[in-house]
Amino acid sequence: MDPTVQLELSVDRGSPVPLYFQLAQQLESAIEHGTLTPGTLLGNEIELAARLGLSRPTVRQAIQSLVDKGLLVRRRGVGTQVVHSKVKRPLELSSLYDDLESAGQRPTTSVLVNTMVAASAEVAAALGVAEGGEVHRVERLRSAHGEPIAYLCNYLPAGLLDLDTGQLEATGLYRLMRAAGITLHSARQTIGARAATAVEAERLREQAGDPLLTMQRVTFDDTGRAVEYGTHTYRPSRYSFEFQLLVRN
Amino acid sequence: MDPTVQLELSVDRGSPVPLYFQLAQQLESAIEHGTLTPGTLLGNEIELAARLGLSRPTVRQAIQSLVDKGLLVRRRGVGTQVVHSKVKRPLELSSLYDDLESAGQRPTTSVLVNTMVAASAEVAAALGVAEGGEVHRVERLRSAHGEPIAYLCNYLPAGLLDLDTGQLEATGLYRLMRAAGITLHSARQTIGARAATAVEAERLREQAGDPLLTMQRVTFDDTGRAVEYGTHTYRPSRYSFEFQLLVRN
DNA sequence: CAGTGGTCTAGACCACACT
DNA sequence: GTGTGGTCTAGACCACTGG
Repeated sequence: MDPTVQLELSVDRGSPVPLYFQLAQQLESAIEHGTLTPGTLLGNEIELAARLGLSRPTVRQAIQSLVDKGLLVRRRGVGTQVVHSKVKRPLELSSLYDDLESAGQRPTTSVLVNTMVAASAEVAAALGVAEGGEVHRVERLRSAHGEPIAYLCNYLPAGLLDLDTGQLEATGLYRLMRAAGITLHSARQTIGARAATAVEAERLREQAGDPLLTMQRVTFDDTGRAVEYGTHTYRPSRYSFEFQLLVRN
Repeated sequence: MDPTVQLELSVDRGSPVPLYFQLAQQLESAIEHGTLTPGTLLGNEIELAARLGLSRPTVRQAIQSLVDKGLLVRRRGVGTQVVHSKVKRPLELSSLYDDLESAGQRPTTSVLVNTMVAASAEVAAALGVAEGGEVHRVERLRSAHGEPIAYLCNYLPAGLLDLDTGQLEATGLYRLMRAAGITLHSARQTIGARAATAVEAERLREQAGDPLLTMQRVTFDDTGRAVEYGTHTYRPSRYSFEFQLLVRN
């Protein structure tokens, strides 16, 4: 029957948090905690607005934000209901460091190289800087439980950020960039595979010719500047890319 | 200086296409065609609304949809401007068939297996059906220019769809599902790598032990049912996953 | 300070799904 | 037909940015 459910909802008009956001948070946590079970109908927007003392557009804005997150589905003539399947990670710009940490793996990082170099043609093209101009070059080996997981080589435009080796070993590159006031906007990624060279194999304690998972990425900030270019190699036995994505209908 | 630009815009109130959508389309194509160059300020929403004879919320809805697509950036107190970097594919639920076709590769598909089988524990768990219950099993080899690119093995719940071998060879699985009225909603994907077994190597004209790119995926429709489970292997020399993604800020 | 986007209201009419 | 979400209007006040 998919019954519609009465839910305790309230908003605080004195709070600086937007009303639609307060409502969205309450609905989201109700879904998270199982108070709103999958398939439940949310009840019509008009009545919900009246119950909360809000206008309909405000209620719609709250609901829409959860639809965008994939937690709710709207059907005209039917109603709004909670999605059955559990959506966990709608695919963020994944940070290996954060991935490992949230998996309880306590990652460790050793910085192998942290210098300025002249940009090669490949790096210059990716970052949109002049070929031969100076860029940061950082090479890191990331491990967990004493086993190497990935070899990360990154290039950053000069003058964007202080790259302190100690900080690089204590956290991820993305956190440093955000902390420096850089607003990440989008990234272009390529994921592939290839056989390990002898040098790569030694770094990751594999054999030459063994399969490696590879990823190249260029990250842009909200002004459109390229702020990072990275070429990474992963041990496929220790890491794979896992994510949930939503279909644009 | 980032000048704001006068643009020819108009809406047709007789059209069944929503006004905000008409406006969004015109702005998007202006960005696409370079009429609106990166960094251009769009001009304030009030004036834009007045010029088009629309209300401000309608104009905002149009602009917001392009912000969500990553084409525009809004800054309070500043304005709305066109993003510098080119956002091409905001990462859809990628269909290998469509990917290859849009790359001008004219993919061909040969269906190797198309039968009903009893669900293994793995398949049953992925699709949420009873272990041992009947499910479709489809195995396909996809090629371009006479070279194999990927080996695709998919499982689908019984009774969801007619799986005609001829149609499977003429188009992609996702198109068939959409055509059958299934609304795709989300998918959970895992991308990894491993060495090819002898059997896999022969299918893809590689050598045993060569690296393969692998992908497993479970796709859900908007009611939360799992509608497809696939395990795919790709020749890394012929295919890699490439996509652009947006940061949720 | 002036200008921008961010939020919010209280209505209205329409298109579609179900019975 | 009835009820739902989809779209739209014409205002309003606030918060933040910049000069």
